[in-house]
Amino acid sequence: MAISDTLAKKGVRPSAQRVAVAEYVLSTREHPSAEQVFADVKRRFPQISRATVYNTLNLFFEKGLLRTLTLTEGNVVFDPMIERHHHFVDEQTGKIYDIPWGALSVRNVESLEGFDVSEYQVVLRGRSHKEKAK
Amino acid sequence: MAISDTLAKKGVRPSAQRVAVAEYVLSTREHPSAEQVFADVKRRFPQISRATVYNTLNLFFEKGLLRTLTLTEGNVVFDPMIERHHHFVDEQTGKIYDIPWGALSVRNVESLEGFDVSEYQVVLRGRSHKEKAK
DNA sequence: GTTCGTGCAAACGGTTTGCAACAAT
DNA sequence: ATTGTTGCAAACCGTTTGCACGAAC
Repeated sequence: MAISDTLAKKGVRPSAQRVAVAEYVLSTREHPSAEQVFADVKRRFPQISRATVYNTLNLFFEKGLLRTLTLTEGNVVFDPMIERHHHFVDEQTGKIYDIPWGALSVRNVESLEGFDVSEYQVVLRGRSHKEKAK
Repeated sequence: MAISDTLAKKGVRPSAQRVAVAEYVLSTREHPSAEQVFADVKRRFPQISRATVYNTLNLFFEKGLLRTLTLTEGNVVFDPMIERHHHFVDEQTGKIYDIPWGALSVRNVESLEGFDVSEYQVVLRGRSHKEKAK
């Protein structure tokens, strides 16, 4: 499906700028910050402004196209709304890795008293030995 | 043990301001923001400055007296370094609840390939039915 | 008397907002 | 014509920093 259709389906009018942002941020596995999104999009779309990128990211968030994560000290990053997954944060580099949902299992979530859980994830920290950041 | 001894033991000189901050933030279960700490301490210690509160919180963090959490949209809060626990975030109110470590169990953490996990926690979101905020 | 801690105000950085021009319907 | 979108620059807000004064050793 074309990106512009994905946007339209969520009630977002697919302007050229929004498509350019979407092309990057809805498919990446990089967990980019707003600034990184701006930098990437600007390469292909030099006249885009920072405000538009911020507004667009907020719009995508409101429309449920992406999530925001703040796993490290005040650094907000964006995560496309793909399947559920956990996160691992490399404490040296700050790099965030996706952990497949099935790699871990959490027991007793449904038996928590007084809490109606709509979603959850495990956040792990430590050192990664993977060379390639993904 | 007196608060000033706790501080001294961690290599923090127990000035009056630091003790005032510590009294609140090392014993609370409120997950306060820096601003909340400032407001609370200022009630008992009106001449304290914002800068001192921020510096003190950072110092406590460096010395391992407390943790920082950023579970909701760019709101950094402080959590005393007590036993391990998980966190539940009420999506309506933003309020953070501690979940006892033993209430959940996570399996297969040690079998993650390429990751050396030093700590982890489950972050849950949803609605809380508890009336009293803790 | 040298080091450490405090308070003030200014600086900072990431994000949001007001506004005027422009495009789409 | 009305409504939505963009770009710019200014405003904003939480946090950090530079500096001078005062306290502790």
